[in-house]
Amino acid sequence: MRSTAEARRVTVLNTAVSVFARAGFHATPVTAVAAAAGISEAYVFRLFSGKLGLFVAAAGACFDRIADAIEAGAERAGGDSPEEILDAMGGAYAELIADRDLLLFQVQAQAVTDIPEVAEAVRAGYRRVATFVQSRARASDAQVQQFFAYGQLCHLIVTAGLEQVAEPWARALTAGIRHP
Amino acid sequence: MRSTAEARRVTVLNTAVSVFARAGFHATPVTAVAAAAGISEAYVFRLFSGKLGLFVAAAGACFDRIADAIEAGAERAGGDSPEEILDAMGGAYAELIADRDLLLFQVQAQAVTDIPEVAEAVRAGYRRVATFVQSRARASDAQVQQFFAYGQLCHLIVTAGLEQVAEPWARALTAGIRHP
DNA sequence: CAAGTGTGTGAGTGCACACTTACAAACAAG
DNA sequence: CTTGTTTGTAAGTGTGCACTCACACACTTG
Repeated sequence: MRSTAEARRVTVLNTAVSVFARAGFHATPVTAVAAAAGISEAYVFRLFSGKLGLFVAAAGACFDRIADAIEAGAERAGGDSPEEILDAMGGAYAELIADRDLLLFQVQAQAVTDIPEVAEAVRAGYRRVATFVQSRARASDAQVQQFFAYGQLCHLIVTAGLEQVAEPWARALTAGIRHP
Repeated sequence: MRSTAEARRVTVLNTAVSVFARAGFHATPVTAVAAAAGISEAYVFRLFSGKLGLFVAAAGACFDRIADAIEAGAERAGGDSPEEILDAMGGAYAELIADRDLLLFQVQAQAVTDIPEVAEAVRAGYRRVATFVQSRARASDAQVQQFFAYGQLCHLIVTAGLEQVAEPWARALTAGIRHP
């Protein structure tokens, strides 16, 4: 017995987030996740109920990490005004997604929301994050909306590689966005 | 000779936008596009250089339609202040994406930007739209950025089905967003 | 009408991949 | 040491799909 199944599940899930992030659900074979996690494909199918079950569980892990980072970021806020707390949360998020895997996984998950289980996982993830942001920062609806709107803009900037584009329109879209 | 190849290409492209919008590039077989367009799979492969060529051409058609709609919307603006023109453009966009195909196709395209040809097509699309918005509305960088940030928020609202969610966090994210 | 050109398809081919099954080794308990 | 349980895998199986090719029909031109 090299490892417990529960510990394997955790490592496989974190691996799955990174691997699915690159090419998405349909273009990523389960063998790719298995190889990256260092186990056989067959064992992945024993640990999770099919490829979809693996992806949905990975989505849960992804949003867990995001929620944790934002919660931790809020603790480090300079003051307790909504603006300061939102700013601290935004900074923590920017720092977290520097490696791009969590951001790209969200994009991939949004792209397969025609699968009901995935749609529900995405809603659950944003439910957790948005309710926390709203209650913790004591921010108005408009502030919360703005927070997520600019978060989504980050997705476009990263997927389209706009940081690498020197043209004025691209500079306008990326201006002031924290570090991606 | 039932039709010219050029006319076929146009109808196939519009069909492709709708069909790819639902399940994305990798989950959509070329047969599905062919069937929806009423021609054989083999002929699709003669009209376009492979599935990727079809998808990239469809992306071009998608952004063309968006750019045209925004241009037409700008003409109907109430005044010529940046705010009024941006508002008219936003309204035209909201109207255009009421059927969801153009919006969902954009999400699907962003999800496969790991394919360089797709990434370039997405950049080209946003280049056209963003430069037009900036120059036509004479808007500041910050206004242009805000315009696209809330546009991206629309993508999240639609893919996650947030209009159907009655909870406060979802109401905050969807507040004031035009009609999706 | 013969030859050429453009439009269109049916019937494959080969491969990638989701998922299964049969089997083996590590460890635990009596 | 035997029996049982959990961790792990190698080797399939079946299917779906990208792409091809040989062929047929429509229409034009001389």
